[in-house]
Amino acid sequence: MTIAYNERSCYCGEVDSARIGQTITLCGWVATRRDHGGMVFIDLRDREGLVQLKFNPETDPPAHETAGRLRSEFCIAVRGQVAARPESMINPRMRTGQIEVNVREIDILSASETPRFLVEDDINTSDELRLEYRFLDLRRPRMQRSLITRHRAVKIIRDYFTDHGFIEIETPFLTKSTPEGARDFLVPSRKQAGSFYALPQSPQLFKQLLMMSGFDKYMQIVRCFRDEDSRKDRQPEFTQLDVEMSFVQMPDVMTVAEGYLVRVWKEILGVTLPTPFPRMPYSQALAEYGIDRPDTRYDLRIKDVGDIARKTDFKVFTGPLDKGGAVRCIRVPGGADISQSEIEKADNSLQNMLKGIGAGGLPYVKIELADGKPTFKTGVAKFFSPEATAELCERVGAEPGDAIFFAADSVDNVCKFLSRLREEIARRRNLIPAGLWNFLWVIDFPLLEHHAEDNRYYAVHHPFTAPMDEDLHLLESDPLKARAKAYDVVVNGVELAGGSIRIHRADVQSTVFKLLSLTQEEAELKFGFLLKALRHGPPPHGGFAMGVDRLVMLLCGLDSLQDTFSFPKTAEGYCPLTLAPSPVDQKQLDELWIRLNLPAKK
RNA sequence: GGGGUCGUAGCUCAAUUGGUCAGAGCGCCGCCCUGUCACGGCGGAGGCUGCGGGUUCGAGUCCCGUCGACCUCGCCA
Repeated sequence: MTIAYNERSCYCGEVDSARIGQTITLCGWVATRRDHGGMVFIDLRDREGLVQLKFNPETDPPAHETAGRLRSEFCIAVRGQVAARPESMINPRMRTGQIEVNVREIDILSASETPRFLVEDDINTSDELRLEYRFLDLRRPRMQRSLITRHRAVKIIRDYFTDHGFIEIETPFLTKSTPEGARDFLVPSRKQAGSFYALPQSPQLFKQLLMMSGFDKYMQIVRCFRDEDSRKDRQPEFTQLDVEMSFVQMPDVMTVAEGYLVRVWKEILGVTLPTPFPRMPYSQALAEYGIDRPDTRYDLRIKDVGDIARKTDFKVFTGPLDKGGAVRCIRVPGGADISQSEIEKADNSLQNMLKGIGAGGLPYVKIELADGKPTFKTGVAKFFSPEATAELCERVGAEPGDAIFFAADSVDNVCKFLSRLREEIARRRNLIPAGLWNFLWVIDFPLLEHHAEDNRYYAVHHPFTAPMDEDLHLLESDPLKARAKAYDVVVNGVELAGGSIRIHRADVQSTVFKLLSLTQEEAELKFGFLLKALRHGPPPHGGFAMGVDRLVMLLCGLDSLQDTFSFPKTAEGYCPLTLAPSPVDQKQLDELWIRLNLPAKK
């Protein structure tokens, strides 16, 4: 008996009551079997879902006999009739739970070894094993949904940008080291002995060149490579939506980006995002949230209380202030019920978490009502005079029953500690409302930042980001005050996209290079081709890049970026499935003029 | 590169202070079972405790090294 599996009627997850009485052909994998000796039930899975197959020994003995040999993940084809389940047998937890398929014929298309883990959602197994058996991992409904959603989001990108007059143009993977900060992946050249290509960290310079080529509106869905350590939200190769436009100012680019996000949230989640997205200056983000990608779904905003702390005799406060640091705090409404254990004693206490990122400790007070007035109790309460107490309560809006947590250190560290604390407290106290999509633009970034280690300026965004026109004069007088024409899309505390208007004037570009301690010669060597193009009638231009992997992570509510990739790598950049990277033949090395110089084994 | 946690059956984990500690659940195999959907019942197989050294009468347990995973800092937009 051979079933024409190429004449499949529909996907398993699509069988519904409308097909009752029809004879259908299905293909899929055995998810579970329930063998009663007589009746056998099989849940058959494909990419669209599950359907229950029924094998009856009285009506179809050969099919029933075959069903007895089925095991998990066997690939089978069946023909049978769709039937309504008896009232009491309906499974409301199953999309196809109203019906079942009475199987008349079955073919085992292929057998399976016993899978190393159950192919179902919410499995508890190691990432490494999942990656080693990725083909099984990807059979899980959640992973199928993730990759299918990814496809849809990318399709919407192409539709949207095509609708808006953009042209998709590919740029090279074998290219020259780009100016972004990350380490390059290198590819040795066989024909140019001793020379190397770099895989692109982004097509940044190529898309600018395409503007100079007159393409006006460019987009590309492109793989980018950065040889840095992985994280939960970072892979060595990842995908960006890359966009660049000519003859535009910031609002034009931002409108285009918003338009896409509105469309994808509408089409995939059915959510209408209000536009324009709110704008928040970088300085405000840092002051109130301590981070340039603020999560505005919950309050817990940071308040500067340096002036009040100055009046105390608390060295933990006054010490950093004397050194030009800051004392800031967040008020946790109702936070007086947080136990001392959770604040400073337990292994996973807030204090230990902060010490883990370099904090000295976690000063705090709890507020009670005493003599009709809010009074500080516990923690560092004793350092506050009644006047300072009143002033602080006024400043942060504290009421009895609240807690206040402080950070006192350099400004950078205070921001780091309190932003992390904000996040942690919000999570622990369930202050993050579900179903909220807080999109916002962070704008008014500084153009440059200064690094003390080597006493020089670095570009906050990249060296081709244009300064605000009204800040141009600051490049000479006070470079750190100059703001950039740069903008980031932040969603619920996740940086989703970022971009800028680029420099299109050769003289401004020279000034910026000078500030970045790049000599004319170095600049020519590193990106002479861009400078050359800038001398041939460059249009004003700007654009943005969006992380497609992060986009899918948000759309699917995943907490790991890995789950948006078909075949991701471990934190060490290793692929347990293919065993890449791996050593190569001596012959291959010889052709590339490469001699290994490995560290001696101890 | 630094710090931390972990590595025991196919999977997830347990095993006082170093001393019958080679265990459980699930999975797997066999038999039984006609309505299950976490099916049920009975029985069974399955382990170089990541790897290599060391301490000890004795090591899953302690020490050193190594490999790998995860978290975290650095790095990374």
